[in-house]
Amino acid sequence: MMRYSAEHKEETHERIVRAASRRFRRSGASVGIADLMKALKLTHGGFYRHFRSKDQLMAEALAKAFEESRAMMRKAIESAPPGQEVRTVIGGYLNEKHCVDAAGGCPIAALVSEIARHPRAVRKAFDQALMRNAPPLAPYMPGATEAERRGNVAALMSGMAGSLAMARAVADEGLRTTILESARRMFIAAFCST
Amino acid sequence: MMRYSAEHKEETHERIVRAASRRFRRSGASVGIADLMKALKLTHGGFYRHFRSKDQLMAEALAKAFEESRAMMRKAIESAPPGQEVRTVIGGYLNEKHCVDAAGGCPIAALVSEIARHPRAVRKAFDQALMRNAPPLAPYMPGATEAERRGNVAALMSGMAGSLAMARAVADEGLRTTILESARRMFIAAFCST
DNA sequence: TGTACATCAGTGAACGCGCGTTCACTGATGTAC
DNA sequence: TGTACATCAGTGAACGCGCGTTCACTGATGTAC
Repeated sequence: MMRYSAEHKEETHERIVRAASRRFRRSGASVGIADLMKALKLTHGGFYRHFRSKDQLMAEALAKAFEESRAMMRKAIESAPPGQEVRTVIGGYLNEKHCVDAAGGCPIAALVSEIARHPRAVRKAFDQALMRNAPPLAPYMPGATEAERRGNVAALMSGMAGSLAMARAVADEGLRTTILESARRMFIAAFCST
Repeated sequence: MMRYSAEHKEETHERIVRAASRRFRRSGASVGIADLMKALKLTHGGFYRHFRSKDQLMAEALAKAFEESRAMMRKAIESAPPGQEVRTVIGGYLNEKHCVDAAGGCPIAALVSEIARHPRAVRKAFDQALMRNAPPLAPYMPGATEAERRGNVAALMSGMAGSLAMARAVADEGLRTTILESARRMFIAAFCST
């Protein structure tokens, strides 16, 4: 049997969460624990040394995915030419690449419609995502008050997620493109003062 | 055993589709066939006299749900004061009542993010929904060309669905309201020339 | 008009499968003495 | 320094359950004659 260093457990925990985070976004809650563990060269029995239940893993995996997602948004904002912050965020979200890569993309787009049927502990990750994504983006949004600007962030994020998810849902390639382009145009018109 | 009239089979088929249409929207694809049939006072074995598979039922149930949904949109348009058509559709969609009633509401909001993982035959219902919802609403949308107006319908529908699904996903009541209100305000600003 | 028969919607047991979770076990580790 | 022991990440078999689907059967029907 292999040797376990002091940080070994922590590392394994992290590896499980990271893999789960991608798999949940790709396949939804139907991801199997045995499959997941096998992909990490582990057996399913050991899973419960790390998590109380599948739901706990899902909560942690979502939190991790939202962190990543937020980091990407921050990077987009920082890399944007001054005055083009919101436009850059929209362009970075509503595009073919993000559309194809559900596993590495926004957890909202990947899971919105099914998350409502999960326990509160899992759903709270979505509340937190909205609360934490608001501060970095709000300063660049239109709106007279901070509350209004944060509301606009919520409308933008949930709306874009819906359009991206819809683009992934349709069977026709042309329709997919139309949705992405139309949504991109609409959100830019709505939130980017020329 | 009960008597079967000539139209009896057709009626049963219809009842199954109707019940499934509500259940899929409430609970997603995890709806069980035995449960569904039991709710209709039938046994699960008989299911396969009506459908080749669960996926076929899902396709039919989605088509039915989209029909209903489209009828509601048509009614909203007809009942609207002239010039207020789009505003009325938005208000009829993004509200607390629709948020609570997933089973009787828009199939896109109920299923967007998970439908991408279903077979093509099921996903086609989403393509059709967009194609068929465009004509009645497009005349009232902004846009220089018909293609542009239809693109705007796609952006509106997918965006609103995302916001409604997000409102259902979050655990906090106040956040739910914020999302609905902000999204409503945004879509009205984007598509309703005062 | 009456009788034998094919049809077929619906029944309920059974099958095969995958899943989340549990549990007795293994064996390398750090620690107590 | 050396030895006995508790710990605990990981193993792999097992459990219980629910699910989609199949199948032999039932019995009221319409039809053939």
